[in-house]
Amino acid sequence: MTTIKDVAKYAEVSVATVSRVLNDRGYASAEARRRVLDAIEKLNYQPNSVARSLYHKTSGMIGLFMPDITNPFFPELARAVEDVALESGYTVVFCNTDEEEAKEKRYFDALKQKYVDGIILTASSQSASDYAQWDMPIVALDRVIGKHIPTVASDNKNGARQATIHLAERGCSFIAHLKGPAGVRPADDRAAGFEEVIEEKGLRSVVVQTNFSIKQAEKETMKLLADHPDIDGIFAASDVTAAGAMQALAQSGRSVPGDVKVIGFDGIPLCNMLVPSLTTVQQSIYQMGEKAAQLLIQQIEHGESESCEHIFPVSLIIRETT
Amino acid sequence: MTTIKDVAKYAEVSVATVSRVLNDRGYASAEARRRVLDAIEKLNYQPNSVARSLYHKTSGMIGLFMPDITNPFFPELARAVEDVALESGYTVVFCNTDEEEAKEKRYFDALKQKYVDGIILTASSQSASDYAQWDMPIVALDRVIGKHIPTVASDNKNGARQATIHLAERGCSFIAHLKGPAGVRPADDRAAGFEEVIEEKGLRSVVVQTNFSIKQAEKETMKLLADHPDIDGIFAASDVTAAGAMQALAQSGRSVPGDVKVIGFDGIPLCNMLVPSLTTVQQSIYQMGEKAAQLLIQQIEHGESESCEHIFPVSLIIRETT
DNA sequence: CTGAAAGCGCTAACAG
DNA sequence: CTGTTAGCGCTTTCAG
Repeated sequence: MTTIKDVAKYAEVSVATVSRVLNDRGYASAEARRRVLDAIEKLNYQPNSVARSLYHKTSGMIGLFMPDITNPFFPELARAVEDVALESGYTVVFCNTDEEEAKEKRYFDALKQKYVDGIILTASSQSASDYAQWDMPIVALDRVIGKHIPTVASDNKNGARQATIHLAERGCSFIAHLKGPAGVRPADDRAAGFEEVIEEKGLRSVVVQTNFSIKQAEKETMKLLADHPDIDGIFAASDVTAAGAMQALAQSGRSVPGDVKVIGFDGIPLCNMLVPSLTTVQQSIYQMGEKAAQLLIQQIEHGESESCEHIFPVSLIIRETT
Repeated sequence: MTTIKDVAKYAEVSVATVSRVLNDRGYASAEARRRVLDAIEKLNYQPNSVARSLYHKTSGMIGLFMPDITNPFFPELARAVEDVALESGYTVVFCNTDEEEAKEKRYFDALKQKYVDGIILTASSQSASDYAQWDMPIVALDRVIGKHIPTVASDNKNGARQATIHLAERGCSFIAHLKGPAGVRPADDRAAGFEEVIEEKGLRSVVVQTNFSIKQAEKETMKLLADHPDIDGIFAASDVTAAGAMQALAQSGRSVPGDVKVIGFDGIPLCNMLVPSLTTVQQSIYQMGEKAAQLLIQQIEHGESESCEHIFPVSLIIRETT
């Protein structure tokens, strides 16, 4: 490995001078600059960022915490974050937390010791207060975790309202909501929006809880259909959950949208692959990821921590299941 | 931030002693050890890994290069890598390369400057020779990139053979293959397996190239069906491609598996969400990711670079499309 | 304009 | 058993 010393020697200047031209800071005669640049070229020198980190206490890395990249909602988010990070010269460290605080904490400690510059957090809201003490630039993505932390999220409640209204307009009078995991903020907001509309319109309804996994959604739906054979609409808290519901519907011999209408939430590519294609509430996934990364980098570089909430609008995409 | 110096002062010993008990290396009296441990506890000290990196020239990080996490084949692979990395105390840096050598190179340089310990590479095979010069522990995942580099991959050719034979046994006599991108090794191997069986059995066939995107697969299939209306079987190079084909089939009013039978490749969760559910050649995705990470870490820690190929068997999963 | 030197936090000889 | 010290590679005062 060639170091700054080698370059200095080759260019016949001091390391200080090399450092100066390297960072374009301070003075350096044209002559010295030329020689240094030449040496760098000749020796194929690349500055060592670990040494830089040690001095500056920054690393050019950001942590990306998500529950599970295997959940089809997250890859696009991750991709967006990575794209803007790369563009700004950051590198992203990838952390699957499985919604476990222990894992989160463990990663956080590890990253902090590496001088990671900031973290994008898609976390469970439970430990909200803790994050404030993390003392590191953070932006919350998809889930709100406290008003003191900048947040990027969708207008989940309104999306749920739109979905429920849509089902009602399509003639559904007994609507089931497959709710997401308890304690996960978006799931709660969607459920709240659902309840609101149900109440406003005086419809019959039933809510069951799922965990966003397709298998469990299928199982729960089977049970639901057994208990309430006259359900004619299902609002699923995610597209994957909706897919599970559709399988149960098919198994129980019901037609979609004939017997039961189904609407999902998220707007992942899966919607278009299903037959019939899935009506859903579309989130601006990529844009949210971008925004979160931009906010974080801005916070890192300019220390702006205006703890704002960026709520992205959501749009109803009507397809065949309704 | 509390440093080793603070701990030393608090414990009334030298930094050397602190370092010794920290790393459990060299001698330290019980008394000294106790005092240091106590100080660490009291001061909530956490060693700074950047400083350690600078000395040891290692970072406890591994790079994960994949074309695009948004392709549903990759999240599970990424997850597996991350799981074993975490378990072994490594942290993974996440790099989407879009199959672009420029991006690969750029990431590689950035990571090298950070003393990244090794790289798991799902790369295009074009630049095979270059990687050897990267001078860093590497393992290739999913794609073979040279015999000097340890590799983890599926038995693509054999899988393709099984798929094609299966189609033939189901009575198909004119089979189309939706081939993956040119120059991507697994795509080529699958095409080769396909051709072999076609030849052996003397079947009619046609091959068209796609890029693993669903939209394009749909378009290509439409064209294909127009040119060859009597196709009765489709072997798609990936499950996503198969999904695209199924959409085209539906659009053109053909029934699956009645008019045309379809088989995919990969075994991603999507298969079970489609209606009819997709017959496919199942890869051991998670296991491959695990294996790759294990090999890499072993190579990093024990310098074993037996450039072996680990080829995972593949299994035919028969579902409704055939 | 330039170089010597201190130091970022930690490790590892090397003398005690 | 323990402390002193010299780096790891880079940046930044601070005297020239």
